[in-house]
Amino acid sequence: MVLQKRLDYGFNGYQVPPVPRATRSARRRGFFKKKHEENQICAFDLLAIVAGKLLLDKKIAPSSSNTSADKDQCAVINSAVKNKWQDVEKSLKVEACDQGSSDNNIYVSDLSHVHRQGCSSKESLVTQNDLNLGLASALTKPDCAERSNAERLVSGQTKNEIGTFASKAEGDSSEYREFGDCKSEAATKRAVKDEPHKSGMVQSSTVVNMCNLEDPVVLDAKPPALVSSDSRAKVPACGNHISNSSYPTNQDDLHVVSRDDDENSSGCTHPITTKKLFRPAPRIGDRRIRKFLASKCWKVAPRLKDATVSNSDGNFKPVFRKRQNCYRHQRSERIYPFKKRKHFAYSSPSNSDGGTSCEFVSDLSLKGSNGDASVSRSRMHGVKLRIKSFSVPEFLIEIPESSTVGSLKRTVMEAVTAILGSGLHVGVLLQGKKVREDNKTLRQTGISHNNQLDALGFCLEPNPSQTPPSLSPGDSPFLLQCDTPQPIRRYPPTTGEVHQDICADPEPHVNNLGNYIEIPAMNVEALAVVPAHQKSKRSEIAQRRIRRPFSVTEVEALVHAVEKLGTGRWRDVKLQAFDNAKHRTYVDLKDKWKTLVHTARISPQQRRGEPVPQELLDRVLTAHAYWSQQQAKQQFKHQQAETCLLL
DNA sequence: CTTAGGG
DNA sequence: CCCTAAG
Repeated sequence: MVLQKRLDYGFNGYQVPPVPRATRSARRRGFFKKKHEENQICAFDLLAIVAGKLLLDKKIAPSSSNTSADKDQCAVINSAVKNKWQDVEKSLKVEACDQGSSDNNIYVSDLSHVHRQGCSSKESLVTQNDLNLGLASALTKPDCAERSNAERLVSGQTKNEIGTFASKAEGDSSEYREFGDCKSEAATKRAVKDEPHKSGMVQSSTVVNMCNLEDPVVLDAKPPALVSSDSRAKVPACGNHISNSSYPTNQDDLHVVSRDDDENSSGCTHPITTKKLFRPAPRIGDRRIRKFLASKCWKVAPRLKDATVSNSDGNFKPVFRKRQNCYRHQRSERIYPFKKRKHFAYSSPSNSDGGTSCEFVSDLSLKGSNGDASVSRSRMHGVKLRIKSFSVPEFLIEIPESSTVGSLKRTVMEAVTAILGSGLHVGVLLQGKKVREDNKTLRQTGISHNNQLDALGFCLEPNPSQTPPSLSPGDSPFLLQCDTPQPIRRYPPTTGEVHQDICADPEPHVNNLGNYIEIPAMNVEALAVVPAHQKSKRSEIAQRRIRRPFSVTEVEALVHAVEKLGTGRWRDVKLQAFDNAKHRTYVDLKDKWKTLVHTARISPQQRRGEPVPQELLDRVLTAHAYWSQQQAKQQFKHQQAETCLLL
């Protein structure tokens, strides 16, 4: 029981995913059960926990950092483990490393060559941070009290740290997770190789475990700042090699070798030894993430509990993933125009942490008027707001060095436009508190010319109810216009929907413009509603992939493959003709075929984009007709068989 | 996961 | 290109 409970935690702060929600389709196929099994912790993880404790102990008492002591300790642990869990993989054990003087030279080794999770033969233990170690340690302690201690550790005062950590995983190293762990591992290994003696190297992921890395890689437990962006940019993803070998030469195969950015920056340095153990899963990782992020769950800030949720979607469990092959890591979406930073936690109801998505700095000059023309109300004051600029929420872009400056500009522009065009709205803050009552007047709220205006702020935040507008510049009224010194729009002060437009210039009625009272400029400091370092902790949401029109070459490859394989085998088409084009999924190919058929049917004048040679379009129609016929035949046969059975 | 089809 | 239902 206790054991079971302990197993709820991974050794490094990651949690073992809970039983996944049984979705309809999952249940249908018993997938749900499988998933659950998949999530079960294994002996390896146990040992990792144990080893985590070792590391912790060594951290606490560095003097004991040498190998003989380690070995003793390991021996004790191993025998204990053996005692307790005789049935589980005995071949696993904790080992002390002979080299290395730091406190990291303990790892879990797996004497059997193939680990259940596809782990490599020797897994180094990457310690994320002291907190994780603490957790692991506490969890390793034998009694329940200690365990709940650990849980308190998680939910209590260190929650924030965990949250930080979790979101860091979501944020900083999201690419890694998103595109698979191989990449991060490659990064890790490489970084360590390059500078083996430097400590505090890498760590974006948890355990070096997905690729077959032969050497134990020992990592430090320091925060991940040191290498991060560099290595991320440079380090190739694994796995280009899997592809070709799987389809033994078909001389007329037409492989599209994409020359896209991601290819240039990839190319694995580590040979993959496990080839095609499973069917490639082109979209699982990021797909899941995106699904998760795009789902309704995203409004919750990534605290520990939510990390659990993430787990169920496969994001946080590098150790536990079973069907891992590097295929997915070379997948298509390794380069987004920008990484999912568009939305941050959707405004939680609390004022203190109102989900403000964006830092806002403005210089507000407020002017009031003493004039009064309103009949039903008392005097009316105008408040003039001048907003110098908005900060765009943080986002990441990744672009190869070989790109042009122009394309960099375009990429950034695209990202910015997408952010602004995606349904943001504006929040108003006064004294750091969110003003939610849209119907209150400014004066009622306390925003007036003669009131304390030292802390009026605005923030951009996601507006879920709003459908993303198009990306045309006109749709981003705030950014594009707010820099204009002159007020852009006018709203009667009573309109209420202040948040609809930052540039609201609720000037009083024209006949009131008598005496403006200058109000001192706002304290800029107070207007920075959200400290910059907080925004990166926000959960992210999926971003639409960049549009990548098919080239004629690609179309030709597609046509060719479909001619051969038919219209119902997109996975095969992908494998055969687009295996190297990582950004093309089989769904993409299917969609492209769909549009090709459509294109072929419409008149040339109505076609857009790079013209597809008519010859190809003809072939499209031919192939489409042929395979449709085939399908119809098949169906007919099936139906006949069924009716025969019935009769 | 893959396929099919609507959006 | 996305999403989802359905194999």
